[in-house]
Amino acid sequence: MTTKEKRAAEDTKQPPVRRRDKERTRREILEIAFAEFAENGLAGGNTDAIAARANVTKRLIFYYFNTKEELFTAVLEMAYAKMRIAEQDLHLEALEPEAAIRRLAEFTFDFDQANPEYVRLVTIENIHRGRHIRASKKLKEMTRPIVSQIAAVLDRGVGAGVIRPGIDPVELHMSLNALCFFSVANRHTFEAQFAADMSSQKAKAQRRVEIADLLWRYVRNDQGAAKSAASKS
Amino acid sequence: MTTKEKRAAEDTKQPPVRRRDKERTRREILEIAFAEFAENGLAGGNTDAIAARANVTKRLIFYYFNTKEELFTAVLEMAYAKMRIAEQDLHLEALEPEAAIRRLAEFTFDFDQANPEYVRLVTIENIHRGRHIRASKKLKEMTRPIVSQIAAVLDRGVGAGVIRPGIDPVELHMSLNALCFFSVANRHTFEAQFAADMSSQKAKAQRRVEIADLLWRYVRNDQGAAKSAASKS
DNA sequence: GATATAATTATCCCGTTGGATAATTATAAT
DNA sequence: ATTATAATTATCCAACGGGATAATTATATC
Repeated sequence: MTTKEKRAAEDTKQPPVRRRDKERTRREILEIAFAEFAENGLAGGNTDAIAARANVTKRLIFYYFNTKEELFTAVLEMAYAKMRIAEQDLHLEALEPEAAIRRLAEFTFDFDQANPEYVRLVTIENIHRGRHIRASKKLKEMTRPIVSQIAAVLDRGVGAGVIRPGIDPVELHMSLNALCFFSVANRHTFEAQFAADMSSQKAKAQRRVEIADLLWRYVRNDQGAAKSAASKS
Repeated sequence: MTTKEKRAAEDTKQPPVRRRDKERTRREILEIAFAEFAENGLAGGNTDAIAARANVTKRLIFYYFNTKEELFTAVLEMAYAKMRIAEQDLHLEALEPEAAIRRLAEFTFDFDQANPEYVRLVTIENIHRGRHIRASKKLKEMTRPIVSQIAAVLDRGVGAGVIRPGIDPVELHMSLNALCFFSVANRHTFEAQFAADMSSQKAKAQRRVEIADLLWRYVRNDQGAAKSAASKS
């Protein structure tokens, strides 16, 4: 019976369910640590809690990651890698310039909304003045192809005469990120101060198009006859 | 000699230099606590350190503020009050709509740049999901007249036909804050990822006009002949 | 089946830190 | 001057938490 179940489980996964699995253990610790740090920050993040939630002894954390700081760095590396992968689903090449810009804006907005823990983690790293991201060789080598994607869209748009020349893709990316990031990161204080709604589905949907609009109005060429689709409520 | 100096000191301040001064002690603790929390966060902020830097016994902190959390809340209240006061120097009434919008943008940008500790504190409060700002009666009652100032500018601009109708002043304030806040709050990770410069005087000056531009392009009326001064490098 | 290796556990440790207890003393009111 | 009040200090404490030591055991290799 027990043996039967065991065998069944073993059949599912090719390498028989090993109690000792370096990769799996590492990954599970990382996953839990991500949640823990995103929730409570670096100082607030508790290694005892991580160990408990990951079903490992605390010692294992230090066995694999040496110190809490290094664990945090590893978490950051994982988070950024995931984001990088997500950005690859973003295909702007096939779209008209305006559609591409709007797609870009909505994609970024959706990503931040869907991954508040990521937003929190980045925020926390900034509180620490980016010292982990700066110290991580892996993170420094990790390129973010999204900027070249943006650059390509801008170039195409300028060529077609619908986007004005001289826009720096990094600056554009920064503006977009600022707008989307803020909607998640600063939600609580902003809502409290201005009795604004940034949490309901309706408010988010509105904000989403608002940001796309903002971005498009910023890049579009208004010299001569700018035939734009930017009209809404 | 000593008496002389003492007397001199007493002459300077009307109420003779009191060793026991409720108000002064409270204020000094708050000031140091502000720096400490902005630097190290709520969990990372150390009451021993605050006591030492403020030249008081730790007990005094709890005597006046009961708990660390309440001290943090008091710090928040002070910070927001200061910001509110700063906003009163912003006189948009006398300016043409476009000038007013640009002034607003630059003022906000400058404030965040000049007060990174404030930016950090707000960030930290958001990491804690705004639970202190929400719990503070004082903060809930503290209005932020800046929104009505913005609303007034928008109204005037719409009346003059230079600003398009339908813009929500709170949304505009949010967008502007997002852009300015990000430039300070997310500087470290953004610089690390995109090898961008957000710290040099030159980069800041550029970003400042860029944001003003962005905002103006967003609100200006482009129906009919929009005579705008929005041209730059 | 014996052995070596490395993944994992059980336990302990000690510096840190919010906060509590109780004594002290400057100041204002009488 | 005396007294009452309240601001301030001196000490202590117990829980927490990062990390270290050493023992254990599953697994791969021979």
